Amino acid sequence: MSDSSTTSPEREPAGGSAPSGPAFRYSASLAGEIETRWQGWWEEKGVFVQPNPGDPAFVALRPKYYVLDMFPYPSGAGLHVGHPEGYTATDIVVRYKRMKGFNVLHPMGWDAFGLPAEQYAIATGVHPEVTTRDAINEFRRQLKRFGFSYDWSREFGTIDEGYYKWTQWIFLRLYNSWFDRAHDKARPIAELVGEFERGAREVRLNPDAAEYTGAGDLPDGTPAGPWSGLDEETRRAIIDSYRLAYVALQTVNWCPKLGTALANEEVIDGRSERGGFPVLRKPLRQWMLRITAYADRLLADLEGVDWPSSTKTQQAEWIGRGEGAEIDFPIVAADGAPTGESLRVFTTRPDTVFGATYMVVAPEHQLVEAAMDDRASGVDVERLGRYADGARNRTDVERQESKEKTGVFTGVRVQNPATGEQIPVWTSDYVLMGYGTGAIMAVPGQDQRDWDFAEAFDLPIVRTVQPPEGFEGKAYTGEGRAINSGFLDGLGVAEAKPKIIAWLTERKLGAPRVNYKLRDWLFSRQRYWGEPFPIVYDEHGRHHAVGDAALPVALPAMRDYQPVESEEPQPLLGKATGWLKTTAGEAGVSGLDPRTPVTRETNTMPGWAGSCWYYLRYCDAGNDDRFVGQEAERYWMGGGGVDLYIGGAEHAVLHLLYARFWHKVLYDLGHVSTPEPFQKLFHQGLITSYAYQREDKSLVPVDEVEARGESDFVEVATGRAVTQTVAKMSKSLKNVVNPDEVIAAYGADTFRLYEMYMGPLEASKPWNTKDTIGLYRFLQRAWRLCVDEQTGALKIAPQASEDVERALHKAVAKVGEDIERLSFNTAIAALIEFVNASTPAQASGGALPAALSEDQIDRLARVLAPFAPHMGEELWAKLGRTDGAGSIAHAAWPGFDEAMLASDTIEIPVQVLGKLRSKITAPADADTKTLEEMALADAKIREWLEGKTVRKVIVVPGRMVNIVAN
RNA sequence: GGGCCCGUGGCGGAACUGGCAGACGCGGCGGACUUAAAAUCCGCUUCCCGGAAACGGGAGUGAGGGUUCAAGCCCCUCCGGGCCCA
Repeated sequence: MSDSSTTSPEREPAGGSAPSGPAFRYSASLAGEIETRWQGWWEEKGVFVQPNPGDPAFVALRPKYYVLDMFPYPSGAGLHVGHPEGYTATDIVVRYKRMKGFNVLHPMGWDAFGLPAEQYAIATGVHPEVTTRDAINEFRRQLKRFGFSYDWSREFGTIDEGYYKWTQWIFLRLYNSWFDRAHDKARPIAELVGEFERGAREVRLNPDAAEYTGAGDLPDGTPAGPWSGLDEETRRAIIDSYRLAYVALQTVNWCPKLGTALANEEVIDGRSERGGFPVLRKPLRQWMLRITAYADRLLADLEGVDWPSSTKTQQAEWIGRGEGAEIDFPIVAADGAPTGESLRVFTTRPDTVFGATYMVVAPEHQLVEAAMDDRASGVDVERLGRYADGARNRTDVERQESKEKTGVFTGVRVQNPATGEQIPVWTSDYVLMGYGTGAIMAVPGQDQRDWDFAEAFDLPIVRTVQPPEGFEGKAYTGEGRAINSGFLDGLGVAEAKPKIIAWLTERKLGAPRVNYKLRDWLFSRQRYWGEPFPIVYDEHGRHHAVGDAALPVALPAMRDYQPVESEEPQPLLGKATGWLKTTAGEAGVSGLDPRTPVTRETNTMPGWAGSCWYYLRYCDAGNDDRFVGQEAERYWMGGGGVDLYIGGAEHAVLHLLYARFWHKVLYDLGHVSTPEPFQKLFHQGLITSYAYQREDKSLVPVDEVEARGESDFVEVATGRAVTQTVAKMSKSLKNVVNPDEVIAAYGADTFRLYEMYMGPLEASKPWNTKDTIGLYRFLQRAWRLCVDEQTGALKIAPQASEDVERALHKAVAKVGEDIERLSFNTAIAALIEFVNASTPAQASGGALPAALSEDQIDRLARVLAPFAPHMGEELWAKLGRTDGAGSIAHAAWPGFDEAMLASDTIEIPVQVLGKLRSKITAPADADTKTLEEMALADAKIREWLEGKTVRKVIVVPGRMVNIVAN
């Protein structure tokens, strides 16, 4: 430790920086000077570098606390005021926990692969790496200017080769694993093969891989005989059907003009949102991740995490577990004789099977194709074909949205197993291939979509659940007694379900079945700016894993990112010819002759890949040998994972679900120590902005509005009155706030305080720049309370006043409590109250006398430090406490004395019939009897009670007295 | 259409477990300092009635109803707004 005077950059009283006023008034320029000086010192001294277990400076005795921010996507626009909201909140918690004696992990990095950078590159020809690195540098500069206490030594971007090397490594773990139903966990593929070889497992295609289509001639689910008797191709097909990362044909939205597949949200009325080009539905070979294997665990483990209930609900609904039954409807020939084949459906309402008056299959269903081959049925084959083709080219969302029901009769008839009646099979695009079996039994009496369809095509409707009296709707989906349902009649829904399932199971017409809405994760993108797959193909088109030792498969530098306009999808990486073709030896593929020519996978991973495990990498960001060191992972992720994770609610489903899925796979394979990654999750609210609304509800840009009086606003151009409202910040409304400007005007400490003071962290709230002045004034008052504005020296009172001491204990208690429950607005209010209360009355223009003792200034600096760290550090330095690397950030959080919180006497409100009538001053510990006597003796109360009889007196000691009298 | 959340002064919000509604900040009004302005400081500021004032009385947390000695908080119905799903 060295002498403070030489190592602390505390400013010598030089003065002269402020344009007017005292040299050491807390002005924007003084704040800026203090802030940048300490930021430089923190960085130079490595104040926020947190050692890992095993490092010399690591203190093993301390408990750990891992606080994570959702890392930002660095866009060229820089930070907006929404970013620092969550980051300030976590920084307050982190600084508080550090002072409470925790080892704190608080890292930051960059979610840097993604579409915007690539599209910018297409438009400008500038390489995404260049624009992304620039954006990262700008983001980092801005974040440092806020004084956030990140351990920047752990920083990385998802685009760093040293990071995505391990993203690829994790992909290979998925590729080389399968899900063992019996043990409900992932295991290495080698163990599966071992079981096949030993005869310990029946050799056949993965029965859970219903979507699997690459199995050649092997019929689904048929045992293939002993492993030793199988040829190489068959073995491959079987193994591939088990992998957690597998290739399958998936229908995607293909835009030939843009040369890329589009997400459903990017397609509007069959055209691309960007450019308005036609979009086709096209089956493509895609990498898929078998997240469906984890559906049950992803659902069940939500129980154990401390997350907002709305987020848990959204995840549960996304997984969409539905209990019901699979039912087989026997297909009958034209003469009514059974053909031996049947149509299988999944339903969550098997109890309504007596009301199934027709069937509907998705246009992609194989039954439609079969029906078109069967000319004998007399159905209009041309029309059927046209309908199926048309439906294929619409997205699932469009198909479900359309109000008008369309459809065609397939000519096929089946028998309702419950009623024995023959019912027609239709095809319609409101039934999706992706859910259940791609076929439904239509029960118009109990399903509104079925009802609409039945009305449109004049199909019979039978109610099988008795609607309540006075029910005027069409389909009735609620609870009720079964009717028209044979042996089920009279039963409620809950009783009817198991009964019909048992009945169907017994007759081998169906079976109980759990179904999920969750689909496997489509993991391929035809883009450039993403992680390459560690996969190559041989000349037969068979995929092979790149060996771990050959990772990373680096993204090749390219000059040309223009998409290839084509009917056939051609991923951009196909243009990197030098990279594309290689040999098995160079690619590190084992099991092939090293000279074998191979072609690299040209798809890239989706934007979600990098964010699926970044929280693990922070634990040990510099590790070149493992994705995360075992000791570091156990320490930081111990006790249930990340201790506090703050980020936007827009990631409630996808990011959080995908990350949980990868985490569970890594857990099953023994690479991480907890089943869940994030113990406590919190969503910060959206920061909105004021906007102005015309009478017709259209919005007017902020700069076209003028204030007339307190709350009257007028559109300048028309002179018409507009009303103030709240809207998302947007360029078009010109109501975007740039944090740099606010910092320039008031300093980072004021910015931090204002954003935390706006309201509850979880609430969305409007930014109002003129409110920032209040927090600036607060800092000025706090500063003036402690520092002489003329000399910059501390003003130290020779002895502490009792009142100030009590107020300080109260503030310390309240601030600590409020930080623990993330209630920062009230914590700041408590700080303001303390400063106001302890500031002596000041004659105008006169200097403020010293009011706080040295020790009180010290404690004030420490409780202020998490919120306004620069001022905290400056005061601490003036006290001579900051020295060496001994920042206030590592000072102990001040304690408080419970006895100092309560005063000896308190005011107790006295009510008569619930209305406040008087107040009595009583000892704080006065008991019920004393308070009752005092209240009844009070002069005002006696007046109120005149002529009345006291019926009852309710006393809550320390709180209030209520007298019931009439 | 379904689910979740929210309606408190001119504005942002506080009231944590049913116990003094409006903490704290902005804005506004009045005053001090100043040649003046800004900045700063002091006081007042939910609304209505009475009062010169001190103060007293009444109403009041989107609307209506209920439970309770007591409701911003719990229950029911409705209205308005937001978010998510469809």
